[in-house]
Amino acid sequence: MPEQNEELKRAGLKITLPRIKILAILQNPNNQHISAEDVYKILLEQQEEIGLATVYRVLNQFDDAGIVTRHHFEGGKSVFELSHKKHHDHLVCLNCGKVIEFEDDIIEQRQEDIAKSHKVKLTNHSLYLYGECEDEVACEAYRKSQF
Amino acid sequence: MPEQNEELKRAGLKITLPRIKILAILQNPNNQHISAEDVYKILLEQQEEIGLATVYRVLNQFDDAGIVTRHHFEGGKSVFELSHKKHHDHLVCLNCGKVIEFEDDIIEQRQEDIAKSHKVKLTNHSLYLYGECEDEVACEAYRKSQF
DNA sequence: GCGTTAGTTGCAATTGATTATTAATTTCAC
DNA sequence: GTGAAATTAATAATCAATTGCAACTAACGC
Ligand SMILES: [Mn+2]
Ligand SMILES: [Mn+2]
Ligand SMILES: [Zn+2]
Ligand SMILES: [Zn+2]
Repeated sequence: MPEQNEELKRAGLKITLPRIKILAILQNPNNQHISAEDVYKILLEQQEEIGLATVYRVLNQFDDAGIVTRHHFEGGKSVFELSHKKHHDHLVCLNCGKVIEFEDDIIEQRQEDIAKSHKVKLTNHSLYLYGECEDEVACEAYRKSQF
Repeated sequence: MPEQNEELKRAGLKITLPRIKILAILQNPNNQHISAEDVYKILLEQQEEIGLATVYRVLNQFDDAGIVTRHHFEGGKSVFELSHKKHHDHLVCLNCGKVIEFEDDIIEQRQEDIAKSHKVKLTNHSLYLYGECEDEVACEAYRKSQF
């Protein structure tokens, strides 16, 4: 009856070892914005016998259930994050990979206005800012810490 | 000496038939925001014997040369557009696929401010708004026109 | 507890988009 | 015109992601 299990239950998903393990990985603060491949790598490190296909399947189910949100950062592969937080956008350093979350009411409002002015009902949006840390030392340190 | 050839020349690319044909397709106003696959389809219709791999290769060269800009709309595949216009962002109807270009100085400025406040030097960004045309009749008509 | 069954998993094969390889062809400066 | 260098077509390879399927198992009622 740990609360993770409640979360799975609410989503109509059976409580299985792969789902518990994957959810735990997503809940680790070090693993916000993580790719399916990287979830799989962590499972391997943990000696869990869980296939990559299962990781993709479970992440899709979590996405459908609203447990995670999928993002498409520059670089081809999807990354996932727990979606319990409120909406935010992302600023990514292209050197070290650090992801900074932000939220800006002015931008959000302008987006609504723009859609409305073009007679479109806005359903969602994606905004990613890319750049480089001004503090090169910290940037390099962070990059290395991500081995 | 047509001006398309000048464009290729400026980019340091030799004037070849595939590049001329592909550039011509991109210059057709009907083909803004076109995928590699769709460029290839048009070439097939034109009876050109140009391989899909060449289309990808040439589009990448055009991107490197700054002749085109690559976008990642929702749906996995890259789309390309001539980059002679000034910067703009995109509003896409998820029903009919229509792409509306817009530009908003307020959003652009906020993005700069946000990056700066997080001590990041902004290099680029991607902003896509997704929604549905309010005018359902026009939307459906447009969808059909894209067969 | 125990059986039923719908849901789940692992594995291998598959897809769809894109890139790499290589041998043949083409461009273009001389 | 010639030849070196760039480019191409064709094909194989890669990469992320998905799917088919037979074997397993969590959940529910008895
Ligand atoms: Mn986030
Ligand atoms: Mn555009
Ligand atoms: Zn950095
Ligand atoms: Zn529409």
